[in-house]
This record gives sequence, C-alpha cells and structure tokens, in this order.
Amino acid sequence: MPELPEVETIRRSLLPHLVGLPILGCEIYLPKLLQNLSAEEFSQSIRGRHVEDILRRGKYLVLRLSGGYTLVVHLRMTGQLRFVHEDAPCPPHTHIVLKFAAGMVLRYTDIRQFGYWFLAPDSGIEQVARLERLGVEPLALDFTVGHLEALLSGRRGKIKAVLLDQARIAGVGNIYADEALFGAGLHPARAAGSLAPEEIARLHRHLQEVLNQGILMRGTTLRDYVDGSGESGGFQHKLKVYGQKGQPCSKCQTPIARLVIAGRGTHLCPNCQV
DNA sequence: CGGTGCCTGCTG
DNA sequence: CAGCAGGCACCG
Repeated sequence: MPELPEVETIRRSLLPHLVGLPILGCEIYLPKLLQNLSAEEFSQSIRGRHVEDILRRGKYLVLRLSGGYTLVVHLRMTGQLRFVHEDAPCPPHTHIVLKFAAGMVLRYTDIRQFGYWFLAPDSGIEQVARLERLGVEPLALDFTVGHLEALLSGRRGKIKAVLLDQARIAGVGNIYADEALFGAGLHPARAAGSLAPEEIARLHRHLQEVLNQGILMRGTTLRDYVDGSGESGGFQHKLKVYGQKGQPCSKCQTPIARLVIAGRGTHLCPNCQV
C-alpha cells in the first residue's frame, strides 16, 4: 500500500499526537507480525516506554522510544496505523493495539497480514529491521542527478526495476514509479544504462516532483490507505497513468496502456514514453 | 533476472 | 470465478 509519500504523511499525522506519550500496554492478536520477538517479549519490552520521535526511512516508519529502544513498522500493502480513542469502532483485521493514557490507542490494521513490526535496542535495530540495506532517500539533498546516474549507468535491467529496488532508492513504489516515468517521458522497460544525460536529469526531477506532490496531497488513496488520523489522501486525483488504463493521455490523448514490467502492473502512454 | 508465495478482498 | 492489488523475501 503505502509508498514514501504515504508513510511520510502517516509520520507527520502521528508525530504531534504521539510524542511524549508513555505506552501503558499492548494487545497482540496476530503475533506473527512481530518479526523478532514473541508477543510476550514484545509486551514486556515496550511497556512503560514513551515515544520520543517518529522518523521515516524508505517505506519504514521508525519510532524512537525511551530507554534506547526503537520500534520499526512496515505497512507493506494494506497496513494502517490509526491513533484514535478506544471507543471508536474497531475495524476488522486489527492485529496490534498500543494503549496510551486517556483511552487513546494506536491501532494496527492489516487486511492481508503482510506488514511487520520490529522492536530492538537502538544499537541493533538497523540490522534487525534490515534498514541498513536501504538505498538513498530520493528526497534527501545528497540524492543528486549524479547519484542517480551512478545508480543507472552500465545496468542492463529495466529503469522501472531500478526505481522499485529499495536497495538503490528507498521509498519508491509502483504508483510513483509509473508517474515519474510518465512525467519524464521514459518507457519503463528501457535499459537503465541506456538513458542519455538529459533523460537522467528529467527522471531525477520528475521523481522528486511526484514524491513531493504526493506528500503535499497527503498521499494516494486507491483502496486502503489512510493517515494516522484515518484521513484519505488526495493524490489519486492527480494520477496521470497509474490506474488510468484506456483513459486518454493528458498530453497527447493516446489511450493509456497497462503492461507487466519488472513483474508489476505498469501504466504508461505508448506515445509519450520512449 | 523472473517466478512464486505470503493473505484477504474487490472487480470485471 | 479468475485476476488483480501501494510490497518484499526467497528461490533457481
């Protein structure tokens, strides 16, 4: 479900509510979501700590807790985190609940049960949650055109596969990859190493543009995505190719096509993207 | 690299 | 009822 803009929106929506609050307890209904601890160990380890900060790394949400512990959550396809009062109706597929004061709870809901949680001391969390394998943050200042060029050059794989590879660029998923490639006028199946310098510069600019727009619009809600307050995003109204199969291209009116590239449904304008 | 599995639910 | 879904780990 959520890509970088959605996770960033969740982070921002939770931050002002959660920081400083002690975790009074938790309920684990689906222990397999806990990747590195049993339900018992998790409960023992998290109880009494308070949330000091919330960060994001790629599509991972990173909660710094007091006492030198970090909680890492990946929402995969259908995970949702909502900070609500316990009296609010509890959605189906709610698997983990963290309890705070005054009846407030952080509910983790995940229809497909693909998401996962890690809890570990700060010193070990990077390795435990495999954050260390993630590539560059595409909105960071050090992600330059030259950096993108280095990631692409000499590679025979498809551009789209590179954009989706979290070990190279962290946080880009299927929607924003398709939108960035459309903006840059590049065919997703092009060999990564075949891009001319001006094409790399275009891809860099449009990738940052769609991610920033996605954040500005508070994410893309196609099915399940909501932020930490349960609010839908708005970027679905701005999509130019993703999910637009058969619709006229916004630039040239050619019907948008859907192919499978890099194993994923891929949307593109067959005329504009070469 | 591509293919498969993990799950459940919605769409055509 | 098959096919598909904002993801990723694992296999060969």
